[in-house]
Amino acid sequence: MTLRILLHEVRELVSSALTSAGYPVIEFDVSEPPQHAFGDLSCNVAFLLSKHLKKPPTKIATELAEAIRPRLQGSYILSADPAGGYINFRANHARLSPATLSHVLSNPENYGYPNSGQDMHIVIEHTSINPNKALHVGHMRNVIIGDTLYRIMRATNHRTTVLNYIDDSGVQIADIVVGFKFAGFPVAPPTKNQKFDHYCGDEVYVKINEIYEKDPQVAEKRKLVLKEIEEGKSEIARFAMEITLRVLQEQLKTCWRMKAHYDLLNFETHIVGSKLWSKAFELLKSNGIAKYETEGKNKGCWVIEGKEKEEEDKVLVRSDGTATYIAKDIPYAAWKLGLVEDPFYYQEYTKQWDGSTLYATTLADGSNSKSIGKKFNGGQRVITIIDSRQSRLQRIISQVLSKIGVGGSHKYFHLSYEAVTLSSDTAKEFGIDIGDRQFMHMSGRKGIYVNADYVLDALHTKAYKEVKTRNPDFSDQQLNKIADEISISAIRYNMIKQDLDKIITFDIKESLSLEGDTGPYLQYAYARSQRILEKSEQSIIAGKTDFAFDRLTNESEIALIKEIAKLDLVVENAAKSLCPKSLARYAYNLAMAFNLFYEKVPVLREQDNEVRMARLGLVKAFGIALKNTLEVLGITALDRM
RNA sequence: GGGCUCGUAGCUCAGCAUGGAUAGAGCGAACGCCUCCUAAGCGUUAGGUCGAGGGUUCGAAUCCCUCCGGGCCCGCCA
Repeated sequence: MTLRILLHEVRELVSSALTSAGYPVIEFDVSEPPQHAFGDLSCNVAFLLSKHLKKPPTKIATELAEAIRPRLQGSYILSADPAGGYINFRANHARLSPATLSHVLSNPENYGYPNSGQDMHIVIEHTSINPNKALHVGHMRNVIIGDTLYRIMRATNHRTTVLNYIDDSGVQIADIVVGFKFAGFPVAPPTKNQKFDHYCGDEVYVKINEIYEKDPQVAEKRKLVLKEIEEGKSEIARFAMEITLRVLQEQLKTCWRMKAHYDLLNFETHIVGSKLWSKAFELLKSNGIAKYETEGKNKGCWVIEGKEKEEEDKVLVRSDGTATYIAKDIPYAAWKLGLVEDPFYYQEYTKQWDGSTLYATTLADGSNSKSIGKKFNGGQRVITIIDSRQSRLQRIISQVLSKIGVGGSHKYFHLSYEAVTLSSDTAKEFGIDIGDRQFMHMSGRKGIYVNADYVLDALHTKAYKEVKTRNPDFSDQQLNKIADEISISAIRYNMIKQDLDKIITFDIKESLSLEGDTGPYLQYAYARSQRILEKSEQSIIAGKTDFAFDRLTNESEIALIKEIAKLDLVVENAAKSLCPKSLARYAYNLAMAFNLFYEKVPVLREQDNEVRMARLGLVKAFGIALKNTLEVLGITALDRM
């Protein structure tokens, strides 16, 4: 029994009342009213009808409520009352609460995870960071949005494949190779214990860009290196690949720290080498999408025509016959959707933090090839998580794919999100005064950004201290483990809680907060609930699913139960609307409902045995609901903190 | 110039898809609450012409139009 069933019941009641009262059956809304005093659920159908029928909504609501009342017998609804045009419903909590909580307690593993995905295959791409630097806070947003989405899809029983695109032949790689080969940077970081990705990004990449400005001769080397990388045979190319893989390994460590999961690494050189492009190009030509220009500024090029006059044509193939970057994106997207024959072989790349195997594309038909029986592409839905600067390009790709036929723009979806910028105070730490402005964009080239590992470390340090003051008896190992989980929860929640199309103004100090609307707040509510259970008659409640839940009549108890009952609807909606934020909001509301209950209602000190047991059952059910919610957010529920 | 996007309390943001009852949180500020299940908590107070104007509607933060302000994108670079 969850809110879903209650909503369905109210809808049925209203629908049948419409028929019996002689009204047309129209679409209407059933939702929670803004105030507790108005009841548990409320229906706006009378307003909608009054528009059609020119009849006062209050009158319609009264008639409908009268038609509904005789049907309430045996339902979970206690009363239906007209109020200012609404029909307000009161639930029979004495029946509803036991049904809800028993259901939760009997399904601790999968409560709240609906089957709405029906095993549909979803391909998600996220992270895809140039392998020449460490992750900064902007990349964290991408990783966390992507991984949360993957978890949402998994929780709604989708088949999921998570891709991470590795641009191993781009200019940014060439830049650091130039640094090592032509500007004298040692390949080993001079600072001890410095992660290789930090060294490449913070030192080599920033400094080589400074050198370019002063010395155009070094800048010239970049073209040479890029060419060698593309051709793939030379010593430089081998060296570039070695550097790429070393940086990638360090980047993955940071992603794994945040508990991100991947299934496959797609290397750009493999896409280029696979000749996928020529197949996709044929497809574009035969579908009339690619056009050869015989005059104008793009004379001699193959282009995709822009929409009407709004957009410029996009060049696909230059007049010298070489393909532009979009010639990598289009075939890759087509591969994701399964529109072209899969040219790749796959090999095990490494084991991940969660014990799963991460695969990588390869072009070599070795023993580890297709025999592994994995199919990574051919998603019924493909979601690509890239920041909003790429919206225009992603739209072109989406349009092109939908014209190829099998696709349709709804199948290829660009999940766009806004930038992470630095707050005025944080910019000051880089010695930059931004004046009246609210924020400042980060710059990898100039070294103005906050590294992901730095944030995680700072959070860890702070959390460690906090946990230690509360639990002085814990071992160092325990403290570190808990501090890890708290730091992950703080950053994951922080990056997910606000709308995707809102710029995050990252402030170091603020991001270190562990209070209020934060991840640790959620974990804290959980820890409190587990402590109650720990101190209770555990042997009696273990495995028990039926308590005298009808004895839970306190306002904060009812509110908590109602919140618990929403989970599966929230998860389903988050999947349907690709909205990870809604899950974070829910988690916060759920934790808040528990904290309120915790303040108002004693559990262990309750004298009435039956009531105390029922409350313990409620606390346990809450724990299950919150733990399952946190799991989808990638946050670990802690027993102690 | 064109396209996309944001604008709600001092600050950071929910609410807008599907219009509805007194616009909600957190941070910050002031003041309270641990002889009682973890105070990473809870409460009280202060703080709002929902960017501006117009329109649609019985009803607009929510839908439409115009304007203002911030941001991003518009290369035979990737």
